[in-house]
Amino acid sequence: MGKALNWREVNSCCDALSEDEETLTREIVTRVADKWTLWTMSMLAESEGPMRFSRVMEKVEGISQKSLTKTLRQLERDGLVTRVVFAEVPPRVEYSITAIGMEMLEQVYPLWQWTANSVGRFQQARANYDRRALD
Amino acid sequence: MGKALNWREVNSCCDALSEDEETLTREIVTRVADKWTLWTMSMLAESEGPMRFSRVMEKVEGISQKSLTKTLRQLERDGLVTRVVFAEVPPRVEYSITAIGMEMLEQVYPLWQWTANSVGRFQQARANYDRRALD
DNA sequence: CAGTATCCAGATCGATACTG
DNA sequence: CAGTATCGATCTGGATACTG
Repeated sequence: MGKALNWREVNSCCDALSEDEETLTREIVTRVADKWTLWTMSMLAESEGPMRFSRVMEKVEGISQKSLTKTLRQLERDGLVTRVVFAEVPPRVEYSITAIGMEMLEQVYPLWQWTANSVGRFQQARANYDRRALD
Repeated sequence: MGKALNWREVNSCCDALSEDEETLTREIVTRVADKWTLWTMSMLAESEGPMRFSRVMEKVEGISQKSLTKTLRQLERDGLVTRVVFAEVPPRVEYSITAIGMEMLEQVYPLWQWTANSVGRFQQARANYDRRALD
């Protein structure tokens, strides 16, 4: 059944958390699967410096203004990006990824890598499943 | 800005994927954030042997029959769990985690670990943000 | 026992229009 | 430029009732 993984060990690290903390942990992990969050973070991560709202919007193709605003506000609230407003006309707002944001990307990277590398196996599994459904 | 991470490298592993493959990859990663999927997998992972539907339902506290069925069917389709039906009365159906399912849990584990360990920093970030909002 | 079928409430997200 | 406000389509998930 594959390499042994002591799942109790995994749970034990979470058992130490209060209910609030567990909720927050789940919330953060959930962001990983959000349609836009990781993409937005990665655009900020690969940028040389801060990015304006409109540039992020260009880079994250297909995102609506509303969704980008929401995504960036969540990231800011959780300390994963910074938002700096300049008192100019027209307004300028600059976004940057934070150290903890980079850390988080590093954690997520292996999962994406593994999943992308395993995509053939998943396709195969689905093909088998769907074929069997024709019984 | 934290330890350097070459995010282009991350993207490069995905650029090699077709659109279909990328969609599937995203779909699988999305499961990680699903309310019940990881919990269900971990219950099967820590079980000594196969589990019946009703036992899984007991272990995954709070899940509805409908959601458990859906979760298990998705997992089965993607080859992450197996489902064996016994032709008995009353019916017996046994679920087990697969090797690839265990592999996936191993990938997800570091992310949860890191997030749980970082929960204090996230709480702090939110407290700062919410306080600042009282300007 | 292990589901399926149906209904319904809440969240999500895009499109569109408007604003300091 | 960088948003906010509003509407409507879609998705999700729980509760409930029913079945081979």
